[in-house]
Amino acid sequence: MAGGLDRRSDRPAYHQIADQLRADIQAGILEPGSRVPSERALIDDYAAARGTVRQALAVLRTEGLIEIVHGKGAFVRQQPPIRRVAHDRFARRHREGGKAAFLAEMQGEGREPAVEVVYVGPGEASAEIAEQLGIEPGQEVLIRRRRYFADGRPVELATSYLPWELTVGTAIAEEDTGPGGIYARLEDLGYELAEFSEEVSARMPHPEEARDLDLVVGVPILRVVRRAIERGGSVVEICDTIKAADRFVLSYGLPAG
Amino acid sequence: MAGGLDRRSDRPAYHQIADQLRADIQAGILEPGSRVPSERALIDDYAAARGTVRQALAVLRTEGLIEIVHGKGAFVRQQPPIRRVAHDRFARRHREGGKAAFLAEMQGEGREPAVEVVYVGPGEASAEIAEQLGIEPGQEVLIRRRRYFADGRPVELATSYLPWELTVGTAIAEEDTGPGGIYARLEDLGYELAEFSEEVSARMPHPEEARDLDLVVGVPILRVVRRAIERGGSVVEICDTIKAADRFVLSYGLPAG
DNA sequence: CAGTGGTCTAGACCACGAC
DNA sequence: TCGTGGTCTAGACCACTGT
Repeated sequence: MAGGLDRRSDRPAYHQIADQLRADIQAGILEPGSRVPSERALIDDYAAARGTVRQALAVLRTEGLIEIVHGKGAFVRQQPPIRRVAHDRFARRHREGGKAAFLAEMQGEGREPAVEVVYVGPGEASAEIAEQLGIEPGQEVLIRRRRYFADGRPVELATSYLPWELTVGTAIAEEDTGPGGIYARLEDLGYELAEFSEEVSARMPHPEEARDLDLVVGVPILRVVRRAIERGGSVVEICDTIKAADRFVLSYGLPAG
Repeated sequence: MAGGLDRRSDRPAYHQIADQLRADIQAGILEPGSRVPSERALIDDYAAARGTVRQALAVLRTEGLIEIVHGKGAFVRQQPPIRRVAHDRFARRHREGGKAAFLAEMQGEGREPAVEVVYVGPGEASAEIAEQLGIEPGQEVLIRRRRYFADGRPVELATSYLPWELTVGTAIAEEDTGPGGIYARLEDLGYELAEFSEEVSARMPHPEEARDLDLVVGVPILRVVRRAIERGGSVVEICDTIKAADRFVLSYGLPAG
């Protein structure tokens, strides 16, 4: 691959190797999905030690440009199909169709959605959760943890928190919450949902998150914390979600007036 | 540090070392800002080769837990103060105060904002930009690139694209766009802004982005692409921003009705 | 089996920061 | 100057993937 190191340069050898491979990727010489030269090939091309070429590959991996698979090789990362998340995804008309937001959205894109309910039951409210729900810290809340899949691959982890007394004896505390999901059930109970607010941030995943979402190294996560606010102004649910950042774009509208 | 490796374990030595350090960080034994034991100390503690302990530290660095500084050591990452970005940040009343969104928001938090104008001038519309602005690909657009600072540290890179004929001869094509920024100027020109839409995603930074934002390894970026839509429904500006993910939380409101 | 990457060692020399 | 991390080498053995 026209390899060549300038050993007198200040730029470390591993950076020079990474630079040349990165240029090949960005120029399309190495196409998405294609194999990057093997470590041994790079060792020969650049007359470098194995540790040096591995360091170069590690750079490209943490940049998210390549994915390395044991026993097979390193490959230029495909940009996986992205799910665009619309800003009206919690509008009532979607619920009235009887579908929870995630299912409706995935099916609208022709994907096969699935939900794994990890835990439904009581838990203790952390200080942060309690404050937002307007209850005392340590008080009991209903916790719903689930993992969402699209076409068989995990894409999102979600944990919801609701005041305990609000959910006791209702379908919200069941595994299957029925058509329209918990927001439909909350409205059945007379809590008219007025508004949702979301806080979006990004960071690198914790090891467990990387495992649960089947993330390759170099993919950050989007964290979205949503609060559901009923007409009286009180928060009836908080949903903390972790999304694989290489699989989502979130859309929002903002007021101008 | 109570170090101990199980050499018979399937878990690689470097993971075991990383696990123990991570646990110490999460338990607060290693406090934010404090120094992680030096490589040589870890070599002695664990009776491991230097490459092995360096691999362990690299794991924690890509997880965003530690920051390594040449000549000084490795340190537990402080969670830097986060700027919360409100969802009404483009409301007209802020502009009428004569301040551009970024300046108003930073000053509201008691921070010292600064803007570096990197480039203002003509450019060619990419296919994607052209389509959104409703013009032909390759047509001329006004490009405004700038870098935003808070308290002297870079926090955000932004590039705006506007139709060329809309801006020619106006303050929008100048370095200093005057009070209220380009949105105020657009309204002066008779384009009443009706709505903004934003698309949010996250990824690892490109090397130049990491340099321009002074990012430590292991910090992703938030990409926000905003479209400014005037009352007639046409898009008058696209603003592509890259924000350091460890310095921002974005807030949005969503309709429920 | 051969070829790939994963882990680990032991050592060398260099560059940066603090004293 | 000394202690820190940064780079690089040469080699070993292991684990996974495909033929």
